[in-house]
Amino acid sequence: MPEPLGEFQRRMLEFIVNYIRREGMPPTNREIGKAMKIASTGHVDYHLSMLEKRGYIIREAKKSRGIKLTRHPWGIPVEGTIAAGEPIEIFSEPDQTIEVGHGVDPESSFALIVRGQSMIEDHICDGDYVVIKRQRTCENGDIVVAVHLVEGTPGKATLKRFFLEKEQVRLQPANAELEPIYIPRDEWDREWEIQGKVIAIVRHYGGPGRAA
Amino acid sequence: MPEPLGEFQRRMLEFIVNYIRREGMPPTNREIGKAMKIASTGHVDYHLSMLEKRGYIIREAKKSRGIKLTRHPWGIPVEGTIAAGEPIEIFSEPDQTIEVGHGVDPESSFALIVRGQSMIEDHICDGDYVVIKRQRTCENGDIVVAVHLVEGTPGKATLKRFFLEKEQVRLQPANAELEPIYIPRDEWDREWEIQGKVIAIVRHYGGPGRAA
DNA sequence: CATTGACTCGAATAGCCGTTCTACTCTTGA
DNA sequence: TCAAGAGTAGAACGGCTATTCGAGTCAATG
Repeated sequence: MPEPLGEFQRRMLEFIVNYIRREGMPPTNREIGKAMKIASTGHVDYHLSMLEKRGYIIREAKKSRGIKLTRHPWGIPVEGTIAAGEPIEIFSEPDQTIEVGHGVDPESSFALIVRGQSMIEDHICDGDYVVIKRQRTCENGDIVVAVHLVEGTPGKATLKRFFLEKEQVRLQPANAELEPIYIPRDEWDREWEIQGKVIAIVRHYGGPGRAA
Repeated sequence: MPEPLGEFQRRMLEFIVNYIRREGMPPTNREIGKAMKIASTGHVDYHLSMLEKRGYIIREAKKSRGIKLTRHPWGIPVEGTIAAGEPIEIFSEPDQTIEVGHGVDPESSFALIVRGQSMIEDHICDGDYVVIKRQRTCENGDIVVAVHLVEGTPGKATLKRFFLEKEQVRLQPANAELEPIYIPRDEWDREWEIQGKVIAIVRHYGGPGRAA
């Protein structure tokens, strides 16, 4: 999608990216000018408008440091824990987030903390974070968050591999000691819901946890 | 380390964190005032100085949007791939980074892409990213990047669990099919070097990759 | 009551910021 | 040669920003 860039503007974009990474905020036009040895702020503005026209950045007019990268890292909320052998409820972990880059859309993604060994053969361990992309459908073999809707409760969720078979849906744990759940098609349609599929996992060794 | 915060200042800090997450830059004092229904910018400045004094933020005087979080997410560079059965060289993957929050210091951390199945029993798979904290020492049982220094080459690195035994160092793969490497103490001291230990792993399912 | 500390407002100030305008130099190509 | 386009400098302008100051409120404490 992005048009190729000249050498100079490529270096300028690189400076902006590094500045944001280093300082936690975008640079001002004058700071860019100083770093790129450009004397005129109007000149910087000119190059920024080029970068914007070509889709590398988005600018907010008149705002100081009003430069955004079109692809940039974001945090997504951790919405609770999920099991395991027995389905348990997703409960909210207020304020906790994990950082994932990779173009994960924070609007349509969230994370859960895995409890138990039910996905151990897929190398998803107790304590891992799983990053879920919200979607109501999935393909065979996807690892999904499936929710059993029971009236009067918020629903019980489980993390399993999804397989659509002739007469039924099979929710397959990745642990030889655990049995898959078989659900007839009509019951599936009526009482179950896909909440999303796993697109990434994050595991921490030793460390205390995560930042806010 | 951080002193506890009053309700109001806690909400103010939360707003700042969310603003940065949402907008990619810190808010101005006026924007904070508007969001917190504070009429006076001097008033905002007062609360910010409280947050700074208590160690939650750092401010750069006179700079617009000059607020930094003391713990904030960063990207760390991906420096290459690492094996596996056979030690291979770390080669640079220019420009690639992954995002990790959790207070990982980007100055002292980097990431590698795992190739092969040598750590599979620790549930570290082919294609996973391992996040390495640079350090020259480690404790028994740590998963480390160990480099065998051979003259005239940049060194060959391997990913193993480290065990210091009576007369030797044991570098233990997590795969029953692979033999550990045993290194006499004097050879270890002379020819080997710890480059860092694994503090996190990140795995992506399906998706194409990551953003710059 | 008097004092202290935390919090709030309104106003003022000096400087920073994004943007625009004019003018100039190259290079490319018709 | 002429025109067009990209790149550069300098200056100016109006708005935005962080900071400071003086004054005031309120609750807790002595």
